[in-house]
Amino acid sequence: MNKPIKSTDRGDLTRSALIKAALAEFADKGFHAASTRLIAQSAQVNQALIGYHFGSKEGLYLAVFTHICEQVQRRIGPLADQVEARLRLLDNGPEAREECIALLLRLIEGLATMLTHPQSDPWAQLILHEQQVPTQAFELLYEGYIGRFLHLLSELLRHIRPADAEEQRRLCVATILGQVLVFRAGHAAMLRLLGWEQVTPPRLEAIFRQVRANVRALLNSQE
Amino acid sequence: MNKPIKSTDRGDLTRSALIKAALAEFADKGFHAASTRLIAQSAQVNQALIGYHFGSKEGLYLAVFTHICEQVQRRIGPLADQVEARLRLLDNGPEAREECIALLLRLIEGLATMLTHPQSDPWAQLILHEQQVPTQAFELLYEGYIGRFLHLLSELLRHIRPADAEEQRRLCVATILGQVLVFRAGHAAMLRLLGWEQVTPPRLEAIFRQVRANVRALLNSQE
DNA sequence: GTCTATAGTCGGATAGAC
DNA sequence: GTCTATCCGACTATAGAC
Repeated sequence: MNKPIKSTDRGDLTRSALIKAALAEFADKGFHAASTRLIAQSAQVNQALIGYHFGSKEGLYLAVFTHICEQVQRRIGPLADQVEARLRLLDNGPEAREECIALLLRLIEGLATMLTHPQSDPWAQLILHEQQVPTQAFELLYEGYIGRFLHLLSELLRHIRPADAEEQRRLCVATILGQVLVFRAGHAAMLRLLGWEQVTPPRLEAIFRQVRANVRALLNSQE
Repeated sequence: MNKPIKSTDRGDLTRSALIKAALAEFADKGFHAASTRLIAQSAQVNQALIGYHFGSKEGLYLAVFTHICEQVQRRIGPLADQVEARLRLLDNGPEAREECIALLLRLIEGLATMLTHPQSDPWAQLILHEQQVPTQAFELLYEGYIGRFLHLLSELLRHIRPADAEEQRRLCVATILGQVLVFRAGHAAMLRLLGWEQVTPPRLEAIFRQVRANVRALLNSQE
């Protein structure tokens, strides 16, 4: 009756503690090498509870990806909602085109912010692995937010470059995405190239400037 | 005396068989989860020989990265040599600038060809992991070819955009690199976005066209 | 929902014969 | 340089008490 909406039952606490600990452990060592013993110990929870709550180690692995999707949605979800809403109202006029470019840049900058944030370290490790060797977890990611994000970028490009072929627009999405993804996928090499120890806010702003200039240049180039 | 230059001693055969098998196994499961028993079995070699030839599992892991560096050098080394030789002779004239752009595009296309080739599947897995959690193996990679490649691109950009600040040029290198790296780092997502099952030669050519157009546009943009 | 205890399996390393 | 045999530690999953 008076049960609060945000449930804090013991079981839920156990589940979330296990997911949080599992995220770090899976990211650090990979699925096979991660130890359910250490995960349970790190979560200060009994090891047998993994079987009870998630069925198996694999069930826990998938739960971690669902958690990642929730966290990512919390960060870029509202922005994606705005973009979707604007897209439904826009016509193809020249000022609409400018707005689409601005929206695309905001999405890309939101992504860059997320990718360079230390909190995404463990996420990146898991997601990059799924990109190379997709399992069921990749489906969770794609359904969860990757597909939506790519679709939004493609739709924006449809307004920005209506004359291009569909495949060309998608290749354009890929190359724009790559310009920020590189700071995650090639993390160690980029830090060394730039002589950085980490990505600070002013450095992130420098990345923004470069990407903005690049994207505007390539979107406005003639075929 | 008559010993051939290309040694095919039993020991060398054992070493290379182990490295080849270990590459696949480490890439597939990660360092911790890979099994020396399975590696030895796959190489049709006794498991105890890993300890004899490489000291330990970790020694074998590092040997795999040395092998990756050799293979990559075999593919882009000659091209890198050419670029280095030309760089030493170039002045800063306008036709030198055009040549530098052409050389940069050739390097990037060589990289894209390598990254989209199925043979680089296991390499990519290992290298991407080292980017996120660098170990001693990352040093091998950076000394082996990554550093040289990044340096070449930076030098080319110095000729192409001499007015830019050094950091800006390096950010530019990063974003250009990202445009091809994305097809490896975001492999599964890109294939789905493009509706491809794999990257065939004509599709690789389409990627080239997109990247060429992008790079020319952003290199020629005014600040 | 939580816990202890354990069964059953597989891991890396290595000693010592050849 | 190669092999067999083995030590010993770590792992997941689960049965069963509370």
